[in-house]
Parts: sequence; structure tokens; C-alpha cells
Amino acid sequence: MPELPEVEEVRREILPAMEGARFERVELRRRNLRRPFPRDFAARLTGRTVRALRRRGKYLVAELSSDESLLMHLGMSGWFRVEREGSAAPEPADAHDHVVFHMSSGAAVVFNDPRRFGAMDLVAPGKLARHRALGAMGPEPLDPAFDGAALARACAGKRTSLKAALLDQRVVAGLGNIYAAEALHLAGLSPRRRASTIATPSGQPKESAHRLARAIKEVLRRAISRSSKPASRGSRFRVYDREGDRCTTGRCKGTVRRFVQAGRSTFYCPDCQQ
DNA sequence: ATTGAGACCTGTCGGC
DNA sequence: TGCCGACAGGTCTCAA
Repeated sequence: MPELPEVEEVRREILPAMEGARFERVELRRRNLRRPFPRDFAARLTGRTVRALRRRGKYLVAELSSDESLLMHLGMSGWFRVEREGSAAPEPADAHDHVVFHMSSGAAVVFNDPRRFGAMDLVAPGKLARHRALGAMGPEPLDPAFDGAALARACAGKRTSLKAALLDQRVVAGLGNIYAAEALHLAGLSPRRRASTIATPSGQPKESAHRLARAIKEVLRRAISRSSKPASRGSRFRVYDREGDRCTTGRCKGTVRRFVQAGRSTFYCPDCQQ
């Protein structure tokens, strides 16, 4: 499930257990997730300290005292949980607990991922920029450098749909199927539109590009701040998974529709998303 | 080069 | 109740 806000939530959750702590023991319960673990994975972590734990798009990046970087991706169903070592009642191991980091902080950081679309990789010093995913990744949406102009530049000339463009991590980092739909709804833009329509032929931003960039920041910020509060009742989403519901904007009387686009469900309000 | 379809996995849910 | 297909928040590869 994780998109940028959920990955950020996970980062904050495991930060106290990992940052500044040493890997005392690394348990690998499988040889692979989506791909095989890198060679000597456990050995290259053991004894190293986590200098910093950052997030880039949907990746978690742990900077190690060896100057290597540990990349972690949650895929569709991946999650971490933190357990205190030696606690009176250890949580039962789950069949999908694939990796356990035993940290010098006294915590065990457990990676659980039923579908195993997640991935872990170790990247040599200085090679992050050339990593296949990170190297080509677009701007961080919450960074001030990401704005309507940047978005328009990335979408200029693209013949694909606006929705598909937002899912392309090279255009902007961290959006997935939910928040792409949410941002388009907040911006009042149809997911069916051609991506190039938010830019002039020379790549300058139209008003819609500014609106969309602002909407992206807004839905992500709200999702991140909501994750630190108690769960609220009802759907957290404006359109996602709300087929048949009344559009919530109040600006129209539309009904949320679902259709399949690029193989994924898209939810939108045909009334107020043009 | 871009673009869409299919593949990779397991779990859950709704309908019969 | 049980079975079966559709679907799930993400990439990655491949062929047009």
C-alpha cells in the first residue's frame, strides 16, 4: 500500500530504533524478495552504524558507516515494525517476516511483506546517483523546487494521460495510484487528459500545472499529518475507492466513477474534473 | 524513445 | 460453508 506518505510514516516509526544504532545481527529468512538480496547482505550490514535514515520517493535510504547505502522499498504490501528485544511477550513471528535487523538500540526492526514486491539493495559509495531507480527519479514533491514549472517541464510533449504521468516516478517522486487520483481531483483535472495539456508547446506551465503541483503537495502533506493522529472514521480519501459516492467538493453534483487506466483503477468525478 | 500489457506474489472480499 | 474470480496502495520487462 505504501506511497510517499506511508513510507514517510514508516521512516519516522523506525528512526529512533535505527539512526545512530549499529546492526548487531541481521536475520534473512529468505534469499530474495522481488529480487535476490545483494551478495553478503547480512555481513555487509553487521557492525555498521546507521548515520542517517532518509526517504527518497518511495525508497528508504539508510546511510551506513561503511559509506554504503541500504535501499529499502516496500512494494505493495511491505511494512516495518519495531519490537523491543527481550520483551516479556515477544510478538509471534509471522510467515511473512522476511528480514530482522537486530539493532544496538535494543530494538528489532522487522520487515514484513506478504506479496514480496518489496526490495532491498546495497549501493556502493557515490553510486546512488547512478542507481537504476534513484538516478532517474523526479523531484521530491514536497521540496520547494517542485512547482508548476517543474511539473510542466516534465509533462511537456508527453502523449500519455495525466494520471499515467503522475505515476511515472521520473516525473515526480512518490505518488502512487491513490494520491495521483486524489491530487487530480483536488486540482479539478481529468485523469484522462493528455499530460502535455498542462504545458505550452515550449514547456511553459499553464495555470493547470500550478494548480496540480499545489494539489500534489496538499494531498501529501495532509496524508502525512493525518498519519500521526488517531485513525478517523470513514474514508480518508476524496475519490479513491469511492465509486458511486457523491463528489465531496461541494462544487458539483457529480458521482465518483471508476475506470481502468494503464491497468489500474482510476477514480474521478466526471463533473468537476476536466 | 515512449507506451501499454503482462508478470511477479499472496491475501481478501463478494457473489454464487 | 466453500469455491472462484476479481482485485489490491508498485515496479520491471518486453514488444510494438
